[in-house]
Amino acid sequence: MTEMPSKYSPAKVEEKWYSCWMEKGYFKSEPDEREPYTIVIPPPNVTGVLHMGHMLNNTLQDVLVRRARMQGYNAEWLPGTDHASIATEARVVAFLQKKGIDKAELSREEFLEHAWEWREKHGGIILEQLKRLGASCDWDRTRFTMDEALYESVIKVFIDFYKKGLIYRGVRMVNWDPKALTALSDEEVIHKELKSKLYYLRYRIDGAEDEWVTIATTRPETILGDTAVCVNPNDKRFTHLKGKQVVIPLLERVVPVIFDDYVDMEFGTGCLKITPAHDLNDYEIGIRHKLKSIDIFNDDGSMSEKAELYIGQDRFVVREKIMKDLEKKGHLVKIEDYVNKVGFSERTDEIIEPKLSLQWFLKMEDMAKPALEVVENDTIKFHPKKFKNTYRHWMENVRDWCISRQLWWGQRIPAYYLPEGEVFVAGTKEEALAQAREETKNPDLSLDDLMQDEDVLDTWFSSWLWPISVFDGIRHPDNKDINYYYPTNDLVTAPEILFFWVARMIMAGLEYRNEIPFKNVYLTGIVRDKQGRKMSKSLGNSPDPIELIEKYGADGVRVGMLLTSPAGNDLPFDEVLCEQGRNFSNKIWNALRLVKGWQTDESLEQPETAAISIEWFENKLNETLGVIQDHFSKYRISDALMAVYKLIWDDFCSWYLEMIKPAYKADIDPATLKSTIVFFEELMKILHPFMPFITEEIWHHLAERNDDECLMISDIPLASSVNHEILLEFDYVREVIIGIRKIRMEKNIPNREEIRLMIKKNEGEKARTSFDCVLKKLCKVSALDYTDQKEDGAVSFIVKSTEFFIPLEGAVDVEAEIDKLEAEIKYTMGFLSGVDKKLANERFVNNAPEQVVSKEKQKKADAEVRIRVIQEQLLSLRK
RNA sequence: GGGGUGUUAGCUCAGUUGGUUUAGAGCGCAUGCUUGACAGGCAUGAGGUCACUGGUUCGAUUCCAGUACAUCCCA
Repeated sequence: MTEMPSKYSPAKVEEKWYSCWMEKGYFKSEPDEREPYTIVIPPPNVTGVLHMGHMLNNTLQDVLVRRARMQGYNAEWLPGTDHASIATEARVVAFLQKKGIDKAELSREEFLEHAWEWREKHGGIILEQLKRLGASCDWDRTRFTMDEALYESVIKVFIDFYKKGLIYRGVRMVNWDPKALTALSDEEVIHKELKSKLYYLRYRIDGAEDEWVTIATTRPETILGDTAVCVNPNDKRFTHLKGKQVVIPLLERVVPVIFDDYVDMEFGTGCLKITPAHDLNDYEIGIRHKLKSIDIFNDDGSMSEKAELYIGQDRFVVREKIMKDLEKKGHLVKIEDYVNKVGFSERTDEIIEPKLSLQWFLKMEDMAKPALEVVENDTIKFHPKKFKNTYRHWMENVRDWCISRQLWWGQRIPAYYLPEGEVFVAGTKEEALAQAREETKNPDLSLDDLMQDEDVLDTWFSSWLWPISVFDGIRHPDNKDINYYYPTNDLVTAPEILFFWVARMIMAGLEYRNEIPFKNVYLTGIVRDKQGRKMSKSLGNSPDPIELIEKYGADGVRVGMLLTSPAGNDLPFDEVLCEQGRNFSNKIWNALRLVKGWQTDESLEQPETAAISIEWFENKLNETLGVIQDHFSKYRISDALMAVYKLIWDDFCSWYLEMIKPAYKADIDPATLKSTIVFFEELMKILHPFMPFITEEIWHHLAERNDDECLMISDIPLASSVNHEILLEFDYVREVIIGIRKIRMEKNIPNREEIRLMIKKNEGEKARTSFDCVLKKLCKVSALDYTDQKEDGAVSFIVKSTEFFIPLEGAVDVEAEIDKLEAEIKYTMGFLSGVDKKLANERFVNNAPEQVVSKEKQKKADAEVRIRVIQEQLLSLRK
């Protein structure tokens, strides 16, 4: 055997096994007679590079899928990316700009050519990075939301909903990005707190010389679009305004005073200006009161002709100017400092302008109901389940979904217009033409008369079909793959996109498969830095995952991510977590070095200590397997990992290996070595889903393997029955061993020096001796004797009600012994008085269940015995 | 402003339908170790009025209400 270094180095091992697994096709899946286990990856942006959120998310998915594979399921983890229309288009535009190309000068087709070129070159980075993490994805099935099959699925679904009357075109308030010149979805808008001003302005009441109402606004430039002034109907200050009209300053436009509950009487002056075209709430009030809306902005954020004043000037320049003009004309009452939240574009960081615009919408209400129902009745389970509340709240207040985007990169809306604006929705221009000819009864129409909508669909309109479209289940609803893999089992994603993605996938699944898309949704935490900030590229507070992998090994990083990330909790990332993972790898590696270093002697009989140790560990292993299974069933992945971690580090390395370890340079008996290797193999199987690389490596070191054998495709051990007696007995012995170690430390007894141990059982306690040999071995006890009298010249300690004596060469420090015992007795008496209080309470004894009362009685009895034992010892020490 | 979630050891979190433990883990911390696998280690130990105030109950970290603080979503 070649020399094994004392430090484990992961780099080569990880590369070796990943390519081995790939070569052997272990990640692949085809439908067969086995039960499937399916995960579809939450598709990352093609523009993306791996960040810590992906690391966490994909580690979890890999744990689940590897475990399922080892449990005998036909495991499919389908990877892919989405086309991220806004992000990608922005990226491509910037890329072209660097090359001196202006998007405005390109045709749509030319631009898309560049976009595809860009995506071919840069689009696969993130998937390649996932391989470094060990992700066992079925790479042959990699999908992209702009692939032909997925593109066509989106178009098909659009046409279908249009025919069902659920898609419509309408004027709505949207988040407008004046720089990118597109509407944004709500999730692409970031609200930031801004120090701004609250301007108090007075409007003259129409028909009166010197009667005014004062309004408060943060956006004085929008008064040019005002079409009413509104007060609360319960506000006594304004009852005299009923039926009155006011005059808008500068424009001298006369608008009505309206009454609406929406107005907060406490805020500002209690009197609100209404600009239906540029504020969502005003818009809704406008609808209720049938107000006109005047769109005073151009698409680029400058004033339009409808504003009448400052035409062509930017909105923020106008804010300054209009204030000067208002002040000059005596309309300014006062200015206050004010902090408010303002929406910014996630991509361009431009301030969002709420804007009325013609967009395509999908009606949500009817789809939301069944999608809520399946979560409410746990057909789909959320982990942790607290997110059910959040989900319910959203589904009960769902609004129609704006699905059009003013971009080129994406699925182009299949709507075709005649010059007069009549619209025909169809898969091809030819079909649209046929429709147009028929409906207009004009056979002379030609393809040239039709113009396709310029806009594309929201990226989520692709991703919501993802669990279906990746198996081509929209175009071919009865194909082999979709029938086999759908519904998928688990979805691992972030709570941030619970609504925008998860909810919509549920709707799409119910709509197109009449079936849920997944059974469990595991919601991860958000990875934050130590200061609690979300990790992001712009803050530069995220470590490079690939560098982390190089530093700590993929296994180490995986453990680091998993250990402190219970579902749904934020995870403040700290590199020491990865260090802990790396240290764990090293621990396992060194356990291997120990076991591999043993020589067997065929003639050796198995010692008693080894036999009982093996029996104990077998039960401990089984007990832990049950615990792990339970954790997994509740999606408590970090708890499951911690259970394996402790089983390996504490129980196997710190206890078992020490218990069976032969003396220095001595050989081991073959039976014990064999059992130990079997245990080691079992442990590697249990750990494999969490740490795939090192476990595969060690498993191959533990025995000669055939070429077609690999740990990752072996069967994971199942829990079998447990002998709890032996576990309890060992727990007791462990306490004794710890007691002896403590005394060795206190009394400075070197570890090499042998000691004698006397055991005095009290109050009829039976001696249990099966682990005495272990006790002797681990504590270097030369002689272990049972006695029924106290030992003089010995230090002692008590476990339960048994006394242990260790005779000392020198004098025993009686004072110190007494102090120790007094502390002990004080604690026990405190404990006893608590129990006594309970038992003295008649109502407790009468009302509490029998079991609870008898347990308390047992506690009382134990404590009393213990106190008696300590008192006797004190007495004998004091005499 | 409306709604959700949370507040347990220095840090990150468990605590399984109120009583098995005057609350557990990992990390960190302290002390002692050339203990022939491992200092990326071993051993031992110290840390907590379970945010606060009331209520229900024989009994509350656990259930209810209010307060404070944190955090997220929506406006």
